[in-house]
Amino acid sequence: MPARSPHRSSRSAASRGNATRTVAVLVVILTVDEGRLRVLLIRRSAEPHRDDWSLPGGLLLHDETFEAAAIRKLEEETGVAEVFLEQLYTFSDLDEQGSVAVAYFALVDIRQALLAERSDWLPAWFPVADHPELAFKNKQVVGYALSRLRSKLDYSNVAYSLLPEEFTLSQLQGTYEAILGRALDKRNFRKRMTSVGLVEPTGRQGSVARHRPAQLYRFRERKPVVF
Amino acid sequence: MPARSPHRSSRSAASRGNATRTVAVLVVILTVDEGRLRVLLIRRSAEPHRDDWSLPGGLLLHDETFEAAAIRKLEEETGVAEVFLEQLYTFSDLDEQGSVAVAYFALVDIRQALLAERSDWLPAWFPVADHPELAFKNKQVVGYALSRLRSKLDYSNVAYSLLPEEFTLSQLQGTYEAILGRALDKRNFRKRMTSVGLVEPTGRQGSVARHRPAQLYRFRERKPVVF
DNA sequence: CCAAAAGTGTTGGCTGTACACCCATGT
DNA sequence: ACATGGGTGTACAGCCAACACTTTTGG
Repeated sequence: MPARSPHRSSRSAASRGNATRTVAVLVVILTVDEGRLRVLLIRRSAEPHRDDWSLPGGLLLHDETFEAAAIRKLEEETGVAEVFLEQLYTFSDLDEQGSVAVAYFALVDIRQALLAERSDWLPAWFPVADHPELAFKNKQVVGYALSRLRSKLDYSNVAYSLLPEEFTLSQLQGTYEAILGRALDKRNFRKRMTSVGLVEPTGRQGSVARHRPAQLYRFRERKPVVF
Repeated sequence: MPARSPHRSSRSAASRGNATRTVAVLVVILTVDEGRLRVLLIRRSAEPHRDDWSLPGGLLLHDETFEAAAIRKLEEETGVAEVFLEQLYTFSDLDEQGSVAVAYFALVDIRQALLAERSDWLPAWFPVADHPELAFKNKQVVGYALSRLRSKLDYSNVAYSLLPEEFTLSQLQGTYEAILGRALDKRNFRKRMTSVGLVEPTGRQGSVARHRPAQLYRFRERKPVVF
């Protein structure tokens, strides 16, 4: 424990600059469709970056919290609510004006999402692995959401938000495979899902594919749970 | 795939409220000293919550990023830089004015931290498990930092920032125990640390305690790495 | 000589992974 | 009949947790 000399004094209040900024929210909305993980993008109709694709987002309303704004944006674009939504990261350098953007990510069931029908700012789903160039630094944000999702998949039930209430284990496995980008062993997958208590069988059977009827399962919890 | 009717239209720009807010940074600075995990608190000299303890923080300077502001605050309070620092969470409801606060957390080596010497706003270390009431919702923020730290401890090398460059395995174990709040088995701990390649022996020995000299180790990387 | 910390291996249980075949249904 | 997806068990390997004693040094 060296006894060093006293150092820097506290900064004076006089040196403060502009402590107010414009604040916005960004939402990375992900779904799984046709075996691929997809992200919702909109085409910008305003400058800057007019006609570029970008993540949905916008300024906060008066007195609105970030979470409320994220929920509002999600609802505006997809019509769904009550899905998995989590804060991702906060950026203060996405543009050159030092505006503040809080990114969220959300997982939606493609069957329940109805994209907003607008002529401008039209939203569309793109494969995460193969999407167009994005405005600002939105590509980083998508990448961040993807890595967060992949790591959560292992030890949580986030996938509940990507599927209908009842589903077959094959559908669930397909969802996992689309997110992880690799094939999984069927027997090991089923063993783990049931032994960890993530899902439980309903009584019912359903014929999802056009072949043999299959046992339907549901998530034990339809809100975020970690294991 | 039900064909539902078109829904909500895009929100008009006219309904936007104040999209500018005051923005601040909060830093949860943690250390391990005398076998306990401790957090740095300052006593507020200004309203609101005058004389209450709170986390260090403050408004952003002109054009400053959140990360830069967090580093600046950390340096003001402890005199250290180049430590582990990570964004934690962003709040828009800590006070009633809807101001935005981005919380960071940092890990510092108590031997290198020299607290700022001020008569007002004096900083002090408190055990995380037993600290005074805090202003605003700072207690939540500390709790969040703690859980993040605990989960990172397992699969990363964050502890590098809590120890000097060279240390004994017993010191390292003590650090882990302080953070996790429970005793660890010495043999298992050593096995894991070395087998995972987190630390490596230096040639040297040191006599940290007042007894038998011990092998000194160092972290292979002194920046964040995950395993 | 006593107190305090350093150092060192083995075992059992659990978990994750690899791997192949038959069955029911619809076309 | 055949194509498609549903459903099932075992064996091996690696990882983690439990567990106790000897050595060295300083006081």
